[in-house]
Amino acid sequence: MKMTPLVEQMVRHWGEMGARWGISRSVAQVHALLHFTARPVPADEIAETLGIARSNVSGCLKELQGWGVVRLVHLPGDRREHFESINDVWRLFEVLLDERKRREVDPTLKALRECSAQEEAAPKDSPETQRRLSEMLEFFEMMDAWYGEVRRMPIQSRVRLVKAANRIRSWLG
Amino acid sequence: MKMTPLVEQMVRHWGEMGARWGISRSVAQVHALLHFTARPVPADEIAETLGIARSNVSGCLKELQGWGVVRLVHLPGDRREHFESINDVWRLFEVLLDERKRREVDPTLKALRECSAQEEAAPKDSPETQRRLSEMLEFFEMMDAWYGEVRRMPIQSRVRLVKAANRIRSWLG
DNA sequence: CATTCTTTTCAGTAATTATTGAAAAGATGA
DNA sequence: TCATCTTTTCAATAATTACTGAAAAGAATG
Repeated sequence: MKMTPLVEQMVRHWGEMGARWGISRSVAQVHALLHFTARPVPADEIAETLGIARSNVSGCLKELQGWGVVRLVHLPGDRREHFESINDVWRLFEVLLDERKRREVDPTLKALRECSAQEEAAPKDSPETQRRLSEMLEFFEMMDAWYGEVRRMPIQSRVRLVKAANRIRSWLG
Repeated sequence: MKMTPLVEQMVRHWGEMGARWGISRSVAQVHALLHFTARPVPADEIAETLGIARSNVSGCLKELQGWGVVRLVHLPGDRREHFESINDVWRLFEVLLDERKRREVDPTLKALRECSAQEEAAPKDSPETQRRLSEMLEFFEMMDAWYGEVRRMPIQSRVRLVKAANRIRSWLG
């Protein structure tokens, strides 16, 4: 399949960005291809279009399906499995943020809680070290609670929340 | 220098997390050591304590200073440069978020704008592809504007904003 | 300004992570 | 059940990134 210039640019860009997002180049490229092509594509066509190994595509698709941002569809008259990207950009970034929080924030919160409990049971550090630990824990607890709140809002409310940033600003004083 | 169990745990944890944050293990460990030790430490002592090369510590400190989360101080009667972590956790994560936005969001916003302009000048893609491009651009524009708003608030307002999440939830309906 | 202590640079090496391709496993239809 | 098409697994290899250590450069002291 020949990509249009737009799709090609997006594939290239997401591939580069993927590295910075902790997503492998191939996974990011496969996602970009599916998302901007906006129709179901079979795995071998993805491999051919992106010039990467068929087996690699297979792994990328597993990962993207695992995250729930790509789904498998069957097209009548074709034995092969086709794949398409979900078309909701809010849902897409929700998945990415959830994943990041799970990998980056949750383990740290756990570690901070454990350390804090230990320190409380038997203080062994300077007051300033203790203060920094509890400040750090408090920060993570606050962010965790906030994310939980926002996460529970329906998408519509989140859109309003984001769009209303300037109003909130004056409202908070 | 012998680390207390608390500092040791934090150093180990931040080292592991660093990888997921796109920060090298050493940089993250040096930061954890300075932050939780909470007093100025000279580079050679950092190297010895963490068991990493002196030259590596030098590079890590350059990076941390470049981000503004570690600063150089001189202690009377000691020729060596000492380093300490800034003690404001909000400022610390502000720096990390700014850095992430700069590396991950800004280039994508730029690419999306360029693609969008090209497509507008000479449409070459399916209506659905065009729709996905503009939806993606709109999303990034919205987030960019929102981040700018929040970023401009004084820290105090941000704390209130985060703490008021549940109130905002009902306020938005 | 020479000695000594300290920091930085950088080429080489190590460690990690991503990708390939061949072979095995799984599925479909005659 | 066999032949064929498709997907997955996994050991080998490639690419990337992080780290070291020796040597050079820079600073402070007498």
